[in-house]
Amino acid sequence: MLSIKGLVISDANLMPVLEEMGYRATAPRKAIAKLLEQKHDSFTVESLSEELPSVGRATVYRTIKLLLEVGAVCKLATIDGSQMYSLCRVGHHHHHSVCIQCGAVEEFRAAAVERLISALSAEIPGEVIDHRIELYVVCGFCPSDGGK
Amino acid sequence: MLSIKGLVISDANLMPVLEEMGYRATAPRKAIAKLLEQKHDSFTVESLSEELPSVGRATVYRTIKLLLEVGAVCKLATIDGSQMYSLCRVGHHHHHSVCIQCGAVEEFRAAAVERLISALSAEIPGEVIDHRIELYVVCGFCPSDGGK
DNA sequence: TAGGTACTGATACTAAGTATCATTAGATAC
DNA sequence: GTATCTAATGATACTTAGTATCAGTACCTA
Repeated sequence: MLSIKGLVISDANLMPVLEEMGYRATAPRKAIAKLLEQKHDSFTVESLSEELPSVGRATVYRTIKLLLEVGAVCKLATIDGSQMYSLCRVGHHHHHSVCIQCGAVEEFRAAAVERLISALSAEIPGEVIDHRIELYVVCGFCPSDGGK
Repeated sequence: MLSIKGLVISDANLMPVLEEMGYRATAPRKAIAKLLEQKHDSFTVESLSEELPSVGRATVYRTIKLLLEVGAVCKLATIDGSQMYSLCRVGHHHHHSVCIQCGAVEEFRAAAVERLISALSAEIPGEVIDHRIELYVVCGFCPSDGGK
């Protein structure tokens, strides 16, 4: 469990979120939720599906799509531009740092980011609606590339 | 032609870039380069391929891949997380603002962005290697959504 | 203008994700 | 506890994005 500048990032509890939205608590969804809650790194839906051979591939995709809509899972871009997913432990607007070696994802919020976006809005033609920021890091548990 | 804080964004000239890298100036590459140079919005390789029926689909993909490697084209994420491409008019490190209505892409550099990244580096566990910032805007030529 | 080879286009393939549809299983009512 | 309605499932086929293969073509240089 990680805290940046006073923000505590708590463990996720996915099934109740889905149930509150009116979705049924089915066995496949519970299995997916349980697996996701243990994950601290980014993943692809395909890899998730392989880890859950008892659940149909289409159901894994459907459930991840639901969790995306509900805001419990985020889609993020890796350094090479491909797509990955990650569990959102904070409910509100945030950004990600992704370890380029192990795929570990941390979420962060920083007032400075939002101030920057406001400042850029003034310089950029048109109205800024949304933004996306990803930091690519070598996390504390991975060796920074000494062989290079 | 656009200028943000004194940085002039010039028109691209793709074929010479490829030739300097030792790639041959073939007819299909010239056709792709010519089409791209006229584009001011983001595009998919598939759409490009449709606009160039005389060029094989594989060749369009191969050429875009080359231009990506050379840095003449960037891959960027749309607001919904899907991938698009855009011509890079500035050679060096920059970010994009993408119009969510017409797909027009503007490039920008801002010292404030790089200062922010440095500041975040200090707060975030691990070593920051790279970053990605995309702004989603409604550009000056599109009506901001009054019907909403 | 001949020749080596980088490049092309057709095709088949992989990977990521969606649509369809008959069947199954949660939730609620009885 | 059982019936029932309907959301959800899984199998399958499909779409979209991108890559691999390979015989044939067309650049470039000598």
